[in-house]
Amino acid sequence: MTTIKDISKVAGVSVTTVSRALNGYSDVNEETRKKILEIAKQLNYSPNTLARGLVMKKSQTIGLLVSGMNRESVKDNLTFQVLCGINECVSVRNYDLILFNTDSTRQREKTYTQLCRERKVDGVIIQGIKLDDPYLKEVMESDIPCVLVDIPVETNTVGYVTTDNVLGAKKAVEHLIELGHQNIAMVNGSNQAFVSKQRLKGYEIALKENGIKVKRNWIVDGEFKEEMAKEVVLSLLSSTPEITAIFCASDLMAMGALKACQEQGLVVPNDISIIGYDDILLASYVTPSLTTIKQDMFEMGYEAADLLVDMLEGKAKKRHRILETKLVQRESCTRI
Amino acid sequence: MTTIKDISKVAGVSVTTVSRALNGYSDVNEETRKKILEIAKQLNYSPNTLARGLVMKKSQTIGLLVSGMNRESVKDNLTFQVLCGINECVSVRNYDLILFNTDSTRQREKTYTQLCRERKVDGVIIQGIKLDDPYLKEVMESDIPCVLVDIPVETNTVGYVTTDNVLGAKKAVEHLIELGHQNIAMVNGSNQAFVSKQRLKGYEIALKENGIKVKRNWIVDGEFKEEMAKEVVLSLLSSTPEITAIFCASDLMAMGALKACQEQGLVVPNDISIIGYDDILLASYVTPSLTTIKQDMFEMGYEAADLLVDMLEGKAKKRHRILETKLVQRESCTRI
DNA sequence: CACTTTATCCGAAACGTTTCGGATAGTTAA
DNA sequence: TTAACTATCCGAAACGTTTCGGATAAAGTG
Repeated sequence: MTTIKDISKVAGVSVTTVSRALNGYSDVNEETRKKILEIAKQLNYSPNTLARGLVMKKSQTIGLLVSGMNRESVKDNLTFQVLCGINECVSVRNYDLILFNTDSTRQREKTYTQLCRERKVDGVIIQGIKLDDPYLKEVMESDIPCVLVDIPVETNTVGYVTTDNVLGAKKAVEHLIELGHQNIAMVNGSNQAFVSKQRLKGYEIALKENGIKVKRNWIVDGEFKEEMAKEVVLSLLSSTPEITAIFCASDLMAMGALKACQEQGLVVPNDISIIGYDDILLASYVTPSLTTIKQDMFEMGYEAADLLVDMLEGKAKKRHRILETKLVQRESCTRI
Repeated sequence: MTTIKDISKVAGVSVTTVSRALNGYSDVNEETRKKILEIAKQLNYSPNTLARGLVMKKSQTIGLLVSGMNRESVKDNLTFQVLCGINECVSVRNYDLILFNTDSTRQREKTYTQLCRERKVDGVIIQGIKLDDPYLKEVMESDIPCVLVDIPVETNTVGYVTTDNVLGAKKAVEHLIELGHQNIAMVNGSNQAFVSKQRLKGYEIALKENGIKVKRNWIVDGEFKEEMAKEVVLSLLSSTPEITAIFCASDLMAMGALKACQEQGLVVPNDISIIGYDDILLASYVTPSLTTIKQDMFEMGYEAADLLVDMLEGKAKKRHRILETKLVQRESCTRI
């Protein structure tokens, strides 16, 4: 546990000089600097980030608030992909990552601001937060730099990265329409999620632009869960058999819909077309494989981190980034 | 940013008393304690963990070294599951998690000990490290408390959690033997991974105990990759068509094997049986679904964290934990 | 009454950095 | 020659805690 002080003793200079030498200041002689560097290496010195953080009031760490890291969320590893992206960027830009779990009640005892201030994180990335989460309000009022994944809130200190969910949903529904479908239902996710509202909007726009009437009772809530989606689709199918296509706001729900159809003896895509959203790993493995709207969650994470660091270093021109989505055609949709 | 000092001023006591009041020491009057607590709440105080860590020489954080958080590793989310388990336990036991990425060359500039000491982590969990990784040697020599996932190294300060990989592999192969197979090949993973050695051992034991000769050239290396496994199985099949079953050391490789068979016009399981290892999510979604050896990675992570915290708090009786594996029968194996 | 206890409190040092405001000696410009 | 620079260094304060070793006064003990 050698400190700057140890080095200063060996080198016969003050701690000030050691500090300045190590940090590349110009007011230290090249020879002394070399000597100090050598001694530091020899003594196997590594700086104490706690002490440094204490005086500098920053810690080179980014806080990561994730929900959906529980046992159940293993099926769609969107969360993991985002995390990988963040991690990648963060280590490139020389920050460290500290993980907060917002699912745990334990951590819920602390407010958002407390959480951040205690650990002196320089900035925060938030992923998977719901619109009605009290944390969100705090985020907007706080002055801690923050980037939200998939929630478009922008203030002086908070930015976001997202895909254009309206456009994405529109693409999906337009694809169905191009295939000749007119009776298109939608399985949406929890409407406490921002993306749900957006995808619904895209669905409605696509229909309207093509002169198709939106029917309220054809829009059902699958809560982003496979099981739930299966149930609602089951009752949807029995009440309105004229439906020929279903747009699902997530692949997981699309898989639920798939099961519902199979249970009803309908074959996908011949009897009914299903299109999903996300392009999760499973999408290409289920039978029939899912046609879907792909979003690159790894990139989403990467961009989120990149944006945050830009903001921290004062070189962010704008505080949001919008990524592209892409239609991926597989086997679950067909022309009628 | 209220500090303990601010509180002391308002309360008219010394910082010592505030500190001791907040930390529940007995030598402070209940009334003053109450007053202090109230003021603290009112001033919205939260302690500075940096300052605390500096003087206490510990930080209530656990370092997490993971490899396999890159773009490619999205398919098997074993890593993610472990991470979820760790996260869950860690937040229950009131620690925070700091993430180090060992893939990045950036972080590789620092030694393991540097990484840990700089951040003053109390302990470390390491996941996905290879046997020939220089970090591993450092871990064993260092005095930083550490728990390894799936590498059985035990010293005064390091422990591990793993499954019995020999037994797991043995179960798999025995299952094949029970189904009447005698000509059983093995696709192993990189032999720089500890689990590979173990699973190979289990394979050999199972064969020997049943009087079947182990053939060296029936054991091939798929490097834990789907593509690679496909290739080696392809050449295996053409050179030794008498093989009736393949034991793969991971589900991902089993999927590669599956593809290889299909490409050769063999139908699984009728022409050839395939058994995997891990029970990843995809295992139940591929066709035919994979019979495999399940290990509960969430629990693995949870136990790793639990063990580490036990060690940190001096209440670990033993420094290793062994988890169970389970045979999961699906469609990829059949009796001959 | 002269002590020992007990209940409360506090001052100051310590943790390992960074940085502000000089200090010193040699060099340059006028 | 003298004033102004320049290059190089350093002392000390500051960051926000914890904790050791007392200090004070009231209460108990014989």
